[in-house]
Amino acid sequence: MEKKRNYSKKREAILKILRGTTVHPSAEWIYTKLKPEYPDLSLGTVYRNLAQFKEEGVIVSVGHVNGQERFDGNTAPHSHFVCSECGAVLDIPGGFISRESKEEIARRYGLVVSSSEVLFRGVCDQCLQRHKPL
Amino acid sequence: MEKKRNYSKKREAILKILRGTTVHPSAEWIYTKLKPEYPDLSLGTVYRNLAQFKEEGVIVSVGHVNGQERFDGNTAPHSHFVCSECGAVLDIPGGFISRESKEEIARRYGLVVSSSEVLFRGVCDQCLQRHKPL
DNA sequence: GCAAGAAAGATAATTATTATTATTATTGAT
DNA sequence: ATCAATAATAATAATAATTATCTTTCTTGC
Repeated sequence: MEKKRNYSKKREAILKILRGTTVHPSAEWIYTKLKPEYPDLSLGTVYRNLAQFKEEGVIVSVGHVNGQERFDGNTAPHSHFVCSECGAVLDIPGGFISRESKEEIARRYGLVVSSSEVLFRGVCDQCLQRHKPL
Repeated sequence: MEKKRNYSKKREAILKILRGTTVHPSAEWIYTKLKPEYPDLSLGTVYRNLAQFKEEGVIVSVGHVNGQERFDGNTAPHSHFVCSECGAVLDIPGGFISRESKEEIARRYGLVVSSSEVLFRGVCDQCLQRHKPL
């Protein structure tokens, strides 16, 4: 009987779930989502791997919502919308900031711009629905 | 001998310091900055007032840097640059996102956009200097 | 001046995140 | 295959930022 290999399986699972979802999850969300399939998963592993992925640039942070950091496995240029009511983070196509703008800023202020992000805030469609039920 | 009034003096001081600085301070920064002049100031008061100001929309959050939330007393439309090395937050003039873009997004996705913000990341001029000393 | 309400101080409690330590898995050489 | 060295993980303790609580102190209107 062959012993099931375990090594880095979890690491891969964390990355896979980040790439397969559009909810821009928190560490805890990933943990509870993965826990059933990996009963011996620990929250520290999720945090540790998220930190590494972020460091390596394979995932990106979307910022904090309700006190916890949210991540995005999609590193292609796009923007985000945060619902101030339910905390949902939605993708908005379009980077909005041109390379020229970034270069201009870098030149003018004598600094190096490595990335830019655009964040919209407001109330999402679902929360709007909920307000006017009929 | 007249008793020094104390009431809301601190609240005003917190707002004043937020409006008078360009460092986009954290709660702790404000606290240590104000402590000498207000020796009986407590950190809780800073947090409480920041939360209120944010709620009222008189200040705005710039997001978390190195684990702590940073605030901006300038609510006029402009953008920010965060140095990933020293954590400095700099103002960048320009809102970058037009009203039309926001309306377009609101229409297309059926949501309400109340604000937008642009964040640049990179290395600031001072940190660049430090790298090549001569 | 005094009662009612608001703000603040002090401190305890939460909560997200990070560090530590012991265990287990993996790899590569023998 | 075995064994030493390395790396990842689980479990848990520790930090650090933020929030809540509770008592005291101001303030305001009568």
